[in-house]
Amino acid sequence: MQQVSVAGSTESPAAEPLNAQAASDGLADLQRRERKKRQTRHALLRAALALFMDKGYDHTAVREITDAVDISERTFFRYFANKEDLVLSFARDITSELMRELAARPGAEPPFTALRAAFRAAVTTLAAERDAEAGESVYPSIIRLIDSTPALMAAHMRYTHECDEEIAKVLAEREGIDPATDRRPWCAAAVFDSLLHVTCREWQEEDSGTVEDMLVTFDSYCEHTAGALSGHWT
Amino acid sequence: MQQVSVAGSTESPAAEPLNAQAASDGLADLQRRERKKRQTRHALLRAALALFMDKGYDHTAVREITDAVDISERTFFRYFANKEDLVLSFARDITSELMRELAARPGAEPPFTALRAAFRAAVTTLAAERDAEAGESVYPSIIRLIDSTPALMAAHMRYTHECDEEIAKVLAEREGIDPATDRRPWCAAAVFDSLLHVTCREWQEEDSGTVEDMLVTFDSYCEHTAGALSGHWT
DNA sequence: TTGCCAAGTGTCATTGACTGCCATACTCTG
DNA sequence: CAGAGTATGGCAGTCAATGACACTTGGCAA
Repeated sequence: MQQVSVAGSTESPAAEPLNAQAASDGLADLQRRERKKRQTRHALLRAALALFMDKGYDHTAVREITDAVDISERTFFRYFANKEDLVLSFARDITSELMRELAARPGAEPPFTALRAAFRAAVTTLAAERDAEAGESVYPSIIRLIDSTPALMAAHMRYTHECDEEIAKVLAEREGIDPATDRRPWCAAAVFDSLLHVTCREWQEEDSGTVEDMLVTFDSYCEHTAGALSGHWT
Repeated sequence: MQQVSVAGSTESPAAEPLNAQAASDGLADLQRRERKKRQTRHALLRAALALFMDKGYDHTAVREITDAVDISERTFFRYFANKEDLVLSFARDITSELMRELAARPGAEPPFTALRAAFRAAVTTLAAERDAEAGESVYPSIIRLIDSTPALMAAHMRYTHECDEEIAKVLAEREGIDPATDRRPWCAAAVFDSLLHVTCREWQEEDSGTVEDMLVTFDSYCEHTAGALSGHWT
């Protein structure tokens, strides 16, 4: 994810692992300017999320978010390319975690298996990550928010589709083939995120599901796919 | 596609096949009001497409489209829910053709095979359909337009995802299973349109491809999918 | 400490996509 | 032709997004 988006993606812990004392909040070792930027960004994310959950994405004006954080509307768009981008930043976090996990999977694992395992690991990691104030991971509610908001759904699907390129590249590399001529890595990536989307749809519809439920559902979709593509079903 | 969108989908020829003399333009048997609406709608589609192809979707204002047709901007939004919706109306045409063809596939055909065949038939039919003025089918350029415009790409992906529901329903019915409990029809539908999207991406990138090329590419993706999901590739 | 440069922010004006409201014009039906 | 119903236009207003420019602040070096 060598994203160079306007706002930059949420800095991963791995990005600057050198400084000692990168403890609890992880801000102590930064320059004031950088610290303030992180604070502002974080405040925006937090305020936006609260408002979105409360009144819905569509019925929340950017103005309301910036008022809550007391910055100008103009500044919002210096942190996020647009309103959707704020929400998608969480999806980017998931993706980068996914790619990290994928890189860590043993080479002996078949590609699609590795992808599934990496996904499970990434989701588990992020869902376990306690949020400072909320005390709970925000990711489950983010997923619900996206899947229940048409505009975000569209943006998210396009985003995952863009990610296919990198996933295909990594899978191809794992298997020692050329993604420019071999279509299999693209198939795997495409199927992966289409199954992801049906999973989310189903998971989000019954609002009682835990993250583990989602993973189970996802696995079920994966297991059923081969059978769904060949022959009759009865 | 029981769409009841603001503008209604482009009426299919089959929609009112009763009146005699539904000849050449197919408008003679309609009331004046209905005729005018069709004309306006058609003019909007035509003008919009021309502008989009010329200056790009993003750099074409709704105002320019309505000026070209000499109607008010307000009226545009009575024909189309929004700017994207105009382009998506073509996607809806493709979908309804797809569903028609799917319904016509013999029951002996396995579900995914039927879906692939229906897709081939639908695309072939629509691509062959000569356009009054252009003399050429507009669909290939529409697909390129969508795939090269992020906003349309997102909207289109969401749209096809919505269509999965109906596809899954039809496939389930074919096989005599319940789509509410069986995930296979959803797998098939989801994989179908994810492969469709990778196909379009590849096809659109080399701008020389014919529609037949696209179908061949799509078939190739379908053939490679089973292998891409299990085991190693080398 | 001082002072400079760059980065971050605010203000303002503007564009473009939509939406609601109401007045007007047209079409259809009896 | 009259009245009901429908299509359209005009207008005001909201909201997202962007460019231009001025101002403030943090980092750094003399």
